Amino acid sequence: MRPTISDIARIANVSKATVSRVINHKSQGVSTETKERILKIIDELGYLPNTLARSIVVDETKTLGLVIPDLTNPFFPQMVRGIIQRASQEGYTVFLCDCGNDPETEAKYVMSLIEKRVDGVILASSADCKTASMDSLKHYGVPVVQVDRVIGDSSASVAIDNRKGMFEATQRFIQMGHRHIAFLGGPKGVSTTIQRFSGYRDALEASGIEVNKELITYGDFSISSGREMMKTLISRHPEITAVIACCDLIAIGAVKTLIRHGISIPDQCEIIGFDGIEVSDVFDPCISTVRQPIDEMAEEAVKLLIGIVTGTISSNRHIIFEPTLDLRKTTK
Amino acid sequence: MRPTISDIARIANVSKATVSRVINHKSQGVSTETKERILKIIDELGYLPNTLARSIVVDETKTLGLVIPDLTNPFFPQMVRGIIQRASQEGYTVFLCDCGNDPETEAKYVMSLIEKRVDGVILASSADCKTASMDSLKHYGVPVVQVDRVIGDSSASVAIDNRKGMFEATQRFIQMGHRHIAFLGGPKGVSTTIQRFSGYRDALEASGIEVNKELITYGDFSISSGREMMKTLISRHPEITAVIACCDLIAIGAVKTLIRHGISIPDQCEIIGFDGIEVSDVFDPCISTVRQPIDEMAEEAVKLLIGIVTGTISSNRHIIFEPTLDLRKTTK
DNA sequence: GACAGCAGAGAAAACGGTTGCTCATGAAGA
DNA sequence: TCTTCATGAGCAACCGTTTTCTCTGCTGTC
Repeated sequence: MRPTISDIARIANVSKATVSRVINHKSQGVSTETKERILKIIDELGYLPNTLARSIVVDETKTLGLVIPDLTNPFFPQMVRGIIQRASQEGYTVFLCDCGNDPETEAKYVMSLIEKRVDGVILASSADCKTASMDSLKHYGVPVVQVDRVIGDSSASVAIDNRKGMFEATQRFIQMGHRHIAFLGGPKGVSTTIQRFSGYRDALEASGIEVNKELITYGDFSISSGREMMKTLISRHPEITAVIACCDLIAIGAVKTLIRHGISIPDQCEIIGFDGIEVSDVFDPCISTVRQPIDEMAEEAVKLLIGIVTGTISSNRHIIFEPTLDLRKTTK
Repeated sequence: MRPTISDIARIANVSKATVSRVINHKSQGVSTETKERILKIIDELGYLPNTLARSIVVDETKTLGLVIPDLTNPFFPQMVRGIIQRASQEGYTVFLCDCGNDPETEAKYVMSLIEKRVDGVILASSADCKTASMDSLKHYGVPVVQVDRVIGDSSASVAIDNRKGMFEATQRFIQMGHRHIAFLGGPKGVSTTIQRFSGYRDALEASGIEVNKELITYGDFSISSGREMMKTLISRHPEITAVIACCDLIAIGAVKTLIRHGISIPDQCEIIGFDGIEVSDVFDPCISTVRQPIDEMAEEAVKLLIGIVTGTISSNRHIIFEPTLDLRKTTK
């Protein structure tokens, strides 16, 4: 059996209160010698305070929940890594939940996080416009910052300027003379898809180019989806000479399809992805992309959440990062 | 303030004990009508039992720790995903720790997991032969299963037959007539590197081919490392016609270097990686690889750990999976 | 010499649950 | 009618902490 604070107290011939003070570095009111004595015993017995018992009284678990749609998209591991790292620096441990893109699973996970009394949650929702998770979190008063995908504006959030990123990418294509620019979207309802689409649309409209619905498709954030979307699009609309993809994976899938169809990149067709994940560097040809500063965003999300938890930041602050257009081998 | 069990009891005009019985489905000893009444109140108030308080008395947190070296290598996200999914099915939530390949960070993480009273830990250690983490876990009696990388045999483990996988890969090269086969290793001390190397060595020796130290290098499990290792090797030993890489990322890096040197693959040089991660499918050319059944391994690791936690499985069971040689575009 | 003030430490009440034990009640069996 | 027993429910102790309040001496000041 692991020793408890009472054991330490008994052996050191002091009260639990004194031991507690020593443990928590609130040593005012404890003489140096008793302190030393207690520390020695703690060390000898390998005593570890029971954080559960502690949490229950101080009403704080030093634990965060991180809820993401899908670890399979390399964007998220990178984000997760940054978040965990920063959280740990701040003394927090994080529960990771991978929802497999399913909003119901997400809702279940969130409930279990609330039951586990996490101090806060970082959420990249799998849901579209409305989400049971956000309702639960709000109802139980759990601090939350939405990341990447943002639903409503009632919670804090950290995101990229999706519209601007896609606007610039599309604008670039227009400047290069393209007139038939395809849009390969993620899931239709997801906020990132919607915002990125609006950048695409706005750029076209700003140049007086008609938005052709025929060139717009939706799928999900995966290579195979990119493949499929590109396949149907290119067979029906061989006039396409440029492609805006909603993420790098989609772009990779699209490139593969194009190459298979004997279309050379970037000569006959240019393509720009989104995210700037590592695979997009490695893939041949190197994917041109709208890059997100993933690490900084991760860091900022944690700082923001902890700020909210500790009450130093208001709970509806929105942080928007600037995307950078990174042109490589799939553009001229 | 969230309602507590006492609130429910007071409102329902029963004792805490009765409410507790209802919550825990130990309804023998509770009449149907009081049960219904209590459930109704619980529902109306949105009462959620405080799992911390519960854990402290039943001495069980329904929480697992998952410690990995680096989420950046796509092998791990896939593993993590499988583990989280399965754990969740079994009613467990998991703390994820990414150690950034640093054994000291790992040791810290493990200590904090122990403090948080996880029921068990799944560990893919960043360390070489000895690890502070394992010592701590053992000392505090926390059930653990090592996964992927296995140090010592004192704990349960789930792993692939590394030696066999590399033996077969090397054997294949030998059969194809190669005599100058390079070995691109991961970190020198890591168990997977060591075991995979022994497969390579044994295959050579079994065929009476001299093991040439000049063709053996070590680095880490990354694309850039693969690049570097291949670069130095190929400049010194242009006679190399086949390469055994310790993981797919290394293989990808190596392929990139070879292509840059104008060496065609697989015609002038064949290469086989290890793991069978998704990028290796996507990369062009598609990497031939020794495939691990990652999802099954993840599942098995969780089942094993929970078995140990609940006492139905002995704590030193070792599970070894069979690798499959998946030959694609980097081999003839 | 009286007294204020402070440092060091303990007692005990929380925190929100679980659980062993006891007890009252009413039905069944002799 | 009396005993037995099962059922439904409460009491209170306990899990391992923190924290407020109180108490005891001792030091320093006037």
